[in-house]
Amino acid sequence: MSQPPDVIPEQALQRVGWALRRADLTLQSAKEPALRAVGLSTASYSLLMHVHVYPGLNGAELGRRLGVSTQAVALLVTKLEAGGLVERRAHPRHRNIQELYLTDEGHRTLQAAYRHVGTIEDKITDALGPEEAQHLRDLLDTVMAALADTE
Amino acid sequence: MSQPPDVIPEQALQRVGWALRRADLTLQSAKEPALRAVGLSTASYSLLMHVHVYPGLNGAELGRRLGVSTQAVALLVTKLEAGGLVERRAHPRHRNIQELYLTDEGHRTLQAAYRHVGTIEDKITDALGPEEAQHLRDLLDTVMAALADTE
DNA sequence: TGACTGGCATCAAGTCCTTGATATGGGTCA
DNA sequence: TGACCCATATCAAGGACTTGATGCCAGTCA
Repeated sequence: MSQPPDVIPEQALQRVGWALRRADLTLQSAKEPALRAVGLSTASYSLLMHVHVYPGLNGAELGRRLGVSTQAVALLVTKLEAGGLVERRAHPRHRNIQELYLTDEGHRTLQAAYRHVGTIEDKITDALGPEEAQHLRDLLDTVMAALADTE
Repeated sequence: MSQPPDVIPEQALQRVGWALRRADLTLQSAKEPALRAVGLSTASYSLLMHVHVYPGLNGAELGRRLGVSTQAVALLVTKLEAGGLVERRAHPRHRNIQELYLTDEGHRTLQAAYRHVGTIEDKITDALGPEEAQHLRDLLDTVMAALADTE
């Protein structure tokens, strides 16, 4: 039996997808110690930021935006609620749904975290310059649009 | 006590780092069902691809490249070895170090996976065009270089 | 009105990965 | 040669997340 020809190109690991993966991994690693300093995990930080920007978000929608399951969100929210950073409120009409809000303490913690993590974002935009930073966002949007067609 | 001014800009979630995160999440989600079809997790696929491109890699170095701990690699390798996809060989001089290689079966599985996942990569490069795809890689390299200065 | 459908939340069990600690072997330097 | 240091690999325990199953509630349709 002869071996089939190798369909994997030499530069497989240099393709866009892997560059994207490496860049995101590097970014997450860079953020991690800054967040640890204020007592947050990267997951908690993402959750707080999303609730800050979209107050009243429910757990299921939050899970979709963060790329994790509803259950994972619920576990995290329970911890953050115990720590006094977020608050669950009943949806005015759908009693079964909970809306999430930041407490004052949660707001302060998020701001402290942003002061640290924001400097990392600044490093990126400084290195790119405003035009290229915008260009990068556009390119990433194009990538996401291309992947959305997959469904 | 007066509330401190909000230092978090409105567009916090539109910054480059979050765009990067969302794009990578979307990509991983898109790859996942394709890999499941050939019985691989995204972690396994990444590992196989790296061992294919860099034959003889050891576990610790692999962990650094994948962004996971050495132990996680060891657990995964044990499973892949039991499945007959990878092979541990003793380093010729350092008896304590193991070099990793793909078996023929591992090579076949990786090729099957690449046939599925490669089409997703193609979607991206088709949507961008060759120049913009290269540009995106360059921009991501710039981002990683900027983050490397952090240390 | 009552049955059906769909989305949200929670409980339970299992998987994957992490941190911490330990053993082993090679390289360096006195 | 021997002591020290560093890197790899493994064992153990804990944490975070996943899938699967269940309950609950609002909206829809006959």
